[in-house]
Amino acid sequence: MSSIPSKRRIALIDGNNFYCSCERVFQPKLNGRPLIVLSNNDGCAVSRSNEAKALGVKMGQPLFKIPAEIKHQGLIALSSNYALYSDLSNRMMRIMGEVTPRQEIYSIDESFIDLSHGSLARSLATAKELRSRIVRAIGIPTCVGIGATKTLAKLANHVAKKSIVPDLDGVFAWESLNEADVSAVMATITVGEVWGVGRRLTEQLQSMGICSALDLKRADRATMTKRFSVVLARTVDELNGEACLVLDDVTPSKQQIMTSRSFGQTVTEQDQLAAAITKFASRGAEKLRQQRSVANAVQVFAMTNRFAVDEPQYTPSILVPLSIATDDSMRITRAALYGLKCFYRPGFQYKKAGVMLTGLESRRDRQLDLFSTYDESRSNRLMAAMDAVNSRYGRDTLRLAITSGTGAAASAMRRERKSPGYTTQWGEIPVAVC
DNA sequence: TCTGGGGTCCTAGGACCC
DNA sequence: TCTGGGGTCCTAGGACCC
Repeated sequence: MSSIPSKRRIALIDGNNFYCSCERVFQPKLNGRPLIVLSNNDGCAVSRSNEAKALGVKMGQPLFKIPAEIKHQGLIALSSNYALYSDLSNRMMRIMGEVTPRQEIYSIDESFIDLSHGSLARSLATAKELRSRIVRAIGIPTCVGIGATKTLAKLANHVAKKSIVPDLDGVFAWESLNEADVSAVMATITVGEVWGVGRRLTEQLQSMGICSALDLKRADRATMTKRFSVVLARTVDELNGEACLVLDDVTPSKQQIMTSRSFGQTVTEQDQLAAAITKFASRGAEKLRQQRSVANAVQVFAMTNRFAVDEPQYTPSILVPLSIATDDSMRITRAALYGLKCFYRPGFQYKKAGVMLTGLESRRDRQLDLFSTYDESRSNRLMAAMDAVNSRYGRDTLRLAITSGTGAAASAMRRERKSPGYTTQWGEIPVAVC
């Protein structure tokens, strides 16, 4: 086992005002201007430039609710372009990953990376070098926060971003302060800025007199568990430098896949909903295949406009189990449309609908499970055939043979035995899963 | 008039089983 | 009046994140 450094040093790097910065890469004339990027249907502001924040535009604020005075001060609002953002994200992540083998891509614009190795000075230098490389190569400004745990790294990133400590140059590490200064800085940060503390928790914590990050760090763990949950207790631990959240450097596959949209205009007819749901279901199946999973159930939902409080509300949802786990668009779409048929009621103004694929499992697990349904002698023959393939071609071929089904694998093996020199193209065997 | 689209984890409560 | 004790699985709902 390699030696574990006594002090973990985890860095969180993220792009500043990411979507806005992406737009500026391609339209430099937007630099210095108050800019926002809008959600789907141009509904809400989902990213704001510093200038837009200074004008008072709030995160998630609906465009139509932004006061005219602000709009008249040159505010520029752009529709979102996710293809562009994810492309720039990929490039940024690649550069981040070059610094260390241990990288967890946490969201479209942020990564945790491990900088435990070496001195603090060296880690700081690495972080600064990374920032300038990203800005040179891609044009996206970033900030880096460094701490002993993920929660501390997040909080350090906040310090860097808001320049709470002077002369940071976009990089801040808790380690560079003594204990008294750490406390002093944490005392100035409101508790709601701590990762995992949202609006609700902030209210409740404040009513208990826990108002700053420092207060939460010093809070009693047992009380937090009892009054709230183990999640908040873990946050307390993390603030105290005790790691509860590991750095996940392999991206785990999704446990559920959602595809949904708000409609620009409300719809009433079943046909219109069916058209949308068909699209969501096949898009979901596509995402499913991308991560090589199969779904055991399809959840379909629709909802009326929750903001139109005077209109009748209806938010039906139904879970349709699939008889066998699948990634097949047709099966999934059929299940989704069946769900719609069950809950559809005329006379409502539907504003949004969606399809969620749940009960996901990896395709390979499922196919291994299928063996339990085979009879023994058949199963033995298959295993013998595959052992032979395995010893000859290695594990990858075994995987291919499994996905090819019993008959195909066995007969291919027979052909090989009969005519030496004949090599099966395993990857080309048609998939014959029941 | 106009109000995003994804995800995660935890908890509580009911059904069911032995 | 009072009615076991555990376990699992499922669902709904809440809170959080970006």
